[in-house]
Amino acid sequence: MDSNQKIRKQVKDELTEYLTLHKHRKTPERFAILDHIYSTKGHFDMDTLYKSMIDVNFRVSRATLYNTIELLLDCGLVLKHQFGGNMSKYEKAYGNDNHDHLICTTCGEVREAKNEDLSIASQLKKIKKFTVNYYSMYIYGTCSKCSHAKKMEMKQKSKQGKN
Amino acid sequence: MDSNQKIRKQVKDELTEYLTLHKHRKTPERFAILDHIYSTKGHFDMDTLYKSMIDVNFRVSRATLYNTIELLLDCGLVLKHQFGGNMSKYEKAYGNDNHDHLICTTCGEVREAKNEDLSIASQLKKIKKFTVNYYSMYIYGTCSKCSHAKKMEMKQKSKQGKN
DNA sequence: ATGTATGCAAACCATTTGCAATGAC
DNA sequence: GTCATTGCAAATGGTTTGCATACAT
Repeated sequence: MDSNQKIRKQVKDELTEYLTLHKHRKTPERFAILDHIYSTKGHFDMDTLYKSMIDVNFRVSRATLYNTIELLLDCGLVLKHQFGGNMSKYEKAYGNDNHDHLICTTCGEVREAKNEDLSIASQLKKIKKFTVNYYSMYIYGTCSKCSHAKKMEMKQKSKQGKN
Repeated sequence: MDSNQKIRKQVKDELTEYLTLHKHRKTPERFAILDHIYSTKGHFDMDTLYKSMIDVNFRVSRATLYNTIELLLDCGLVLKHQFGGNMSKYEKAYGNDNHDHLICTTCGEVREAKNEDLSIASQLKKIKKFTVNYYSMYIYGTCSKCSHAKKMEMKQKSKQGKN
């Protein structure tokens, strides 16, 4: 709890600094959106974010949400993912452990998996002519639920084939 | 050249097997699209694929292209990427070295980087309750061209600030 | 002959854009 | 007071869908 408070203050300061440096305005919407993102857990999409802000009686337009997310991506406070569905998913950049994403190509569910592979960091350093901001590891496959469902389906089909 | 011929035959056979197994029809379109994909290099998007097939006088509709790509994704012959632009990119799954993707968040350019990190494979084996098909490593950052452009821009801004 | 796959055009929907009104500076 | 930012509504564009036709089986 306490550490979350600390992070929310840190990111607010970082946003302030970024806005000052880039001569952008410090609007209440920008800080409210950032804080809202950092007070919730896990992935979110625009629709979820929009509705959850309305829920706490903070009126924002979708346009502003998109504008602000763009800003937050720019200053590295938020990460964007496109796992394969129709809409983009986002997550906060700080206060998250480094993790891979397990994406089930059947049901679309995204699970996080801890990643303690330190050799990746050393690999990144070897990259030339490119300034690395962050990386994402997407692992595609089938979750246990869907694996099971597929097996059942195949059994059905092979039965029909015998008729 | 020769190895490419071999791969094209292999993937054709694999598609045939897949279609038979799943009781789908072996239409000329499906084989033509697969072969077309495997006779070109690097990433492609739907529009590029569509136009390049028209160019070689093979008439397909966009709808069929989308249907077929879905099929090829299903049987693992093609990989799909959403790097952050508006449209999805694809690449063939076989005959490509294992590589990471360096994505410039400024200009959107995607560069491939060789990846010989064998520890990743052993990491994947540790994942429970999930059947891994493939993985993609996306490394976001700024390419040297855009880094340079940004520096220039910052200089401009700080000059203006002094007026 | 049967029903799946194709092609076309219309529909969809997340995201972007244009513009008037607001408010940070 | 000025001009960036907001909010609304309309536009955009990649992708999906509905349906008549073609063709693999």
